[in-house]
Amino acid sequence: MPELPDVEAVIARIKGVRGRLVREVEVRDEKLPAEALGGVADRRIEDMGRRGKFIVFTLEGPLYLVFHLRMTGDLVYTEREKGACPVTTRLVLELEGGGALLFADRRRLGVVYVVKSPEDVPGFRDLGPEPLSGGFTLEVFREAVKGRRAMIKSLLLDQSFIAGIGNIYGDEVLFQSRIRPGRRASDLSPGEVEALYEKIREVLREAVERGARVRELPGWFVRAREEGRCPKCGSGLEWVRIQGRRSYFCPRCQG
DNA sequence: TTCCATGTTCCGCA
DNA sequence: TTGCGGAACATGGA
Repeated sequence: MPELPDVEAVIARIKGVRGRLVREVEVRDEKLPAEALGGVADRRIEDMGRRGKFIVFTLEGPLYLVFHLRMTGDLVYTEREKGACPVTTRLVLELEGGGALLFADRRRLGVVYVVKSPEDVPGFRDLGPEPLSGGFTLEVFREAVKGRRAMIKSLLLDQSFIAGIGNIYGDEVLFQSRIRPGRRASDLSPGEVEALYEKIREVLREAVERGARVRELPGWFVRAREEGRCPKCGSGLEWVRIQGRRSYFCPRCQG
């Protein structure tokens, strides 16, 4: 689920809960903060939004309900009776007037916070710029890259460097920019930095517009990755391990 | 059985 | 300060 476009898609799917009153909270996983979550009951959901990969619900108070879906988390709005929700459901917010918001998460790595300010959520304050915001300009990006000797893929995965990119979209933007994941940020030419900036915006914007269903699109690297061949030249893809995860690239198209 | 996975944090070491 | 590797978290699939 969980990179910027996926999180946007989740929010779009559950937009019907905006303005609804939470009638009852059912915590089904002892890992979750049951007591704090109890405080969500009888509050109206005033707004919901995204910051990085976090989903932030603004409740009356104000009180904030913040989710991070990690690897396998998902939020689902359902009209069904609560007995019918998926077995991986960890949390149920029953809404007044029927229906419920479910937090399902097969691997149970996702996290939930109930806080007086989103800044109280670990890592939230340190988030880097939103790549699709107006404030994220080429100049801002150039400045951020300047003097960084880490591998560029490492930086793209670093949420304090830029918010919302993960392993899949990191590989996607590097492929589209024709830059290998293991290149040192400080070794990129001004032209490469600009190309990368443009592709970050373009790829994420397009993925958001398409509801994050990028795997359905021919020519996208994320899909080629599964097939093992470059969508442009047909070369066999290679990978290197960066930050403990595989970074795939085309040895011919990415220099 | 072993490895791997769209994520993050924390720790130790250079 | 920066960068990196490894472990931990938890579960299922290949």
